[in-house]
Amino acid sequence: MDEKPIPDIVVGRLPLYLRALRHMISEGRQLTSSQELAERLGISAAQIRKDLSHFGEFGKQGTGYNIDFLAEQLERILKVDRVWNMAVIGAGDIGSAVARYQGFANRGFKITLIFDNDPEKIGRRIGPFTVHNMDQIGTLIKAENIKVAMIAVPTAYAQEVADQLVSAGIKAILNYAPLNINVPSGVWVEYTDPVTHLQHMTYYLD
Amino acid sequence: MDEKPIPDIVVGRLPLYLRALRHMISEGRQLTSSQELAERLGISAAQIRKDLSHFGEFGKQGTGYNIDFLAEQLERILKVDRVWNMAVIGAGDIGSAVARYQGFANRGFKITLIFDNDPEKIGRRIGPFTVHNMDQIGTLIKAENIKVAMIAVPTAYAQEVADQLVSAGIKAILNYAPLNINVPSGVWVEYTDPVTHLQHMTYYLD
DNA sequence: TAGATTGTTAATCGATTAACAATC
DNA sequence: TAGATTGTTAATCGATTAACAATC
Repeated sequence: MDEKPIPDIVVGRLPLYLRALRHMISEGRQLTSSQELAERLGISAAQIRKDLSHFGEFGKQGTGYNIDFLAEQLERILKVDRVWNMAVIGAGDIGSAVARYQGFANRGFKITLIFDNDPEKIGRRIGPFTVHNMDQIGTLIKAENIKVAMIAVPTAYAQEVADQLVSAGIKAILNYAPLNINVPSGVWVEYTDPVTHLQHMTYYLD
Repeated sequence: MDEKPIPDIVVGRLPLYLRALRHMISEGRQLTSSQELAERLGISAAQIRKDLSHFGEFGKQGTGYNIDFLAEQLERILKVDRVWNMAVIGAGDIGSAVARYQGFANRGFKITLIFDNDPEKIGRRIGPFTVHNMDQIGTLIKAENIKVAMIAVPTAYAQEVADQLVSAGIKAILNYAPLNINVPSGVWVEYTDPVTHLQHMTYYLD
């Protein structure tokens, strides 16, 4: 009776499929195929069909996929058929850029809180947000029932901030600090570090 | 006689190993083991040993790895035992944050050029850099023999900027625009898009 | 209808893990 | 020496691909 969980590597590709589909929608397209998606994404058509088959049957033989419909299904599966409010911890260069980033809109996320511990920054505005004191993390995140946060503080403070976020009920953390952090099970962490990407590529350069 | 290429997935983990080792160095540590690295990174010790074994024998039985030595070896393998000058295209929020980011130093990278096409921005300073006109991309990148670039322009312009970078001789691109771009073989592209990470995590939330 | 494309199965391919001799 | 840990082999596990019946 055990339902096999979907492989995480499959889940990780769904946002890429969704991103490509949204782009097609912006081009006014209505139909696509596993073949076309595969070419755009640089992966195989068979893999796309296999990945999607874990979740249902979304296409029509001979025709392909209705782009709007498939995008809606992926949004539902990824739970971005709603808006997740987010907190940003750290109002330095990265935190500020994140807070002003227009790319979250219509993709399921919205920043609603930003924190720093620098008295110079607390109370200042960044875009539409007022920077809150970090000692308010627990109170405000709980009050607004926020589940998703981004860490944009100096490396040395990332673990301690992560601990506070977990205490405040955060369940998903995107960590911009170039450091692995430990969190209890049931809390998810992803990392974004430009240098690891760059070092991956330089391996292949002369 | 054909040497088997190292699996790309292995290459992609080396920067994570290096990052953990550098962190240990900053803690004043001298020795580590595959076991300890594995715990910090959340992967298996066997995998770390197997990955490293593609490149040589860096440890000592019974003792483990000399952290400085292993870090040096990984830096050599990843070709970050030198400094790669980089160009940033786009001086908006992301480009500006990237240009001010302190995290490239001592990890093998240094920004030396930043471009935008907004007359308001051209000639202005961002941190230590003067924003150049995008019509100078080819000239300046060739003149400085730059091989690595970051794209931080609006999605709609990312492909066109990528084409210009390729013409200018760029071989590695880190793309901040949430869009797949096409480049000829011999040019490497990696992507960084916070939303794909966030959507990956929300799959697992309620 | 003929052509196209899906969803799925089975085969292949590759990555991870377990185990241990070697040895520091 | 005894204990610890590597590097490597073989086994396991899982992911990708090829192929095709089903069918729009």
